[in-house]
Amino acid sequence: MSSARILVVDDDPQIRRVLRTTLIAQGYEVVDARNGEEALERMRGDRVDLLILDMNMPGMSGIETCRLIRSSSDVAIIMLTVRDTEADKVEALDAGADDYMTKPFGSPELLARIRAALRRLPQTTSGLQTVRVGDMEINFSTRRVIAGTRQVRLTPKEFDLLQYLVAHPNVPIPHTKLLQSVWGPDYGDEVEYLRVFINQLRKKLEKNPSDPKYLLTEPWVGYRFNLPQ
Amino acid sequence: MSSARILVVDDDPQIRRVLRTTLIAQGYEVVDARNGEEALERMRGDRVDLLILDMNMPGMSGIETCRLIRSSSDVAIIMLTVRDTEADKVEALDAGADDYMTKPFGSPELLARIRAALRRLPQTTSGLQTVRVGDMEINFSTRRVIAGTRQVRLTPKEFDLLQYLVAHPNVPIPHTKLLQSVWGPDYGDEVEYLRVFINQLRKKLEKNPSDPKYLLTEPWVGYRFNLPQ
DNA sequence: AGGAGTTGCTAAGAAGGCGTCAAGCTTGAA
DNA sequence: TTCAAGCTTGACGCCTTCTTAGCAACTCCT
Repeated sequence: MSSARILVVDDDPQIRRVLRTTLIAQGYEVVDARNGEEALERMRGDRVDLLILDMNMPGMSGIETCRLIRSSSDVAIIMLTVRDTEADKVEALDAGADDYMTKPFGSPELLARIRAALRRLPQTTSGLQTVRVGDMEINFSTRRVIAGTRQVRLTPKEFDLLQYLVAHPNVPIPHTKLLQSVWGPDYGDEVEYLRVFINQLRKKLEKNPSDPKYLLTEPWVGYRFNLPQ
Repeated sequence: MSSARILVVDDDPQIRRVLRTTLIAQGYEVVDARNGEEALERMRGDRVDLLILDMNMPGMSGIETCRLIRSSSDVAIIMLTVRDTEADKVEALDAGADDYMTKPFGSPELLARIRAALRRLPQTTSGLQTVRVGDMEINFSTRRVIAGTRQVRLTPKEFDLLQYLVAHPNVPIPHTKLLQSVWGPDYGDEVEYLRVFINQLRKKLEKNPSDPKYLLTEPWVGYRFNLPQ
């Protein structure tokens, strides 16, 4: 399960560096941009769950950037500024920002505001909920998978197994590891379970179950989820 | 579409009065409470879209109140305090508040933060008096439902359950979430309740209770309210 | 080539989720 | 105090899912 992606937008390289290390230490994925134009570009390319946006930047202002992004996205936005006037705050919030912080600020507060903002994200936009893999779309909240064009309903164990494999793509996972992760720490020898369930998953997910594209056998080791580049 | 309802919780009658007039002037509906206990009671009775919650109150603290309400509701919460320490802010935000303001504050900023918080609310809950779904008409203020041609009387729990499901249409709601939202934060394992009440709702609302159109089971997950189209 | 171990596949029995009903219990109004 | 409405609890049957067993196909080793 991947973590939230945060886009940091600030023209000051030192602030970008500090934020990056702070956020990565918390387990977030971090992308950054030096100005509004770069930010828009990043938004088009990558999935982004939250934006930390400096108000005062050369070129397109933070407010403009915010308004533009908000007009086409539900991403969470926290604005930063050195100025602490009420008019600024009102302007930022009305431009679509979810929150507003004045520099300097302590990282505990920033992190708390980030947690609060991410909590509010609609489930559909937050990248935590669905993952696209090849021609499959895996939805973690409904525990359903769209394989090719059709909806597939997986049983709890089937889904847990798939989820674990997808979380570690292109790496052979030993039988024991899979069993312990999906069935619990007391399991590890019951390789029969894996044979049955991998078989079911292939029948439900693979176009040609006898020549699997994703759920590959690693003989004498375990199974591997193949993520085509 | 009626306006948003805001619940103001503060022990200081003067602050309640000031907030009330400010908010009403903006076209919001205002309810108030003097302490955490009263707030919980109001939340049970009325629809509330946003909570303005003082941190420092006699009896149950603002933080406790916030945590309790958040555990069973998606309402927007803005916390107020006279203290401006970082620890306080972090505590408030992690207790489930969406935003935090230190007194004294100007009303433009408060209003901007209210607009920002309301913008984030799921559209369905904010302000709708009645919802028409297929051949059903659900009235949230009278707590009555018209299914087909006839008035249906729902019990309090039945209505609460329906209301929560309708407020999150087309999304599977886990058993635990439903139980905590309808029965309270101490519930979560009592899946039998759901079986019984969903069954009752289907008998009262669905044309063909054994082949439901609206109240669908999401096997191994929970239930989903199906809003056609 | 033959045996031992591994994997793919199928199907039957066991376990558990869900729908349904009805009887006890609680609570508040008369 | 009594009564009725509504909530809680238990029982039962149906159905899905998990576990288990069996066999064929295959690989590795001698």
